[in-house]
Amino acid sequence: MLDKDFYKRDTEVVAKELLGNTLAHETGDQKVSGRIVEVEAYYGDQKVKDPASHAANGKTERNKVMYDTYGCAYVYLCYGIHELFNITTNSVGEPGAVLIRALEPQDGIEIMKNRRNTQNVEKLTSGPGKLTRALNITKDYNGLDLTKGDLYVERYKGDKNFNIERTERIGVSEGKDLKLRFLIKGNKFVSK
DNA sequence: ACTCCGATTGGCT
DNA sequence: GCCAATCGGAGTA
Repeated sequence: MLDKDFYKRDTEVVAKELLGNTLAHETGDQKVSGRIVEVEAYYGDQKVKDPASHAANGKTERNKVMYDTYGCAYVYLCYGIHELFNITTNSVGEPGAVLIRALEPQDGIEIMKNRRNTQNVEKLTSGPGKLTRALNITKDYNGLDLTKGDLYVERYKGDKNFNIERTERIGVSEGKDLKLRFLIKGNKFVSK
């Protein structure tokens, strides 16, 4: 399991180093997990200004976990339908989080197929809203410490040789794009 | 209190 | 490619 200090660093560094490691969720005797293959870094309104971040305009009830914690879950509802999962970064007072955008399924693939209601393994966790559903991560996990509970990141036990591709963050107004999306080049399980 | 709209997804034309 | 779904956060009054 990655330790607390891993997350207490610059958001972009944490984002890139999360790639290749495994996100796991254990419920009872079931373990469901996947290798992290796509992430996105979000800062805030402190040292690095990030207009696309939820923390772009100060601390609020929703984004406070980005300011107050590191190594914890930040889960919120998007489009009224999907729960998106982030891992908080940086020191206390310095907002930051890494959005987990896609996983390569590892353990509990049959469970994931049931939860996602599809047999297509390539589409099980190939998106931020899909993977929360597959791993059963809900808003109830918001603020929970990822180094203490049943939801955590562990070091990947396989091949660590891969190339990281950096792509433009979409959906952000012209010229304000921080371009902080990272993914494992050539991986079949990245989002669309 | 009221409006606008988003770190998305899946289904349909 | 287009678009509806569905809700609550944040800004405005």
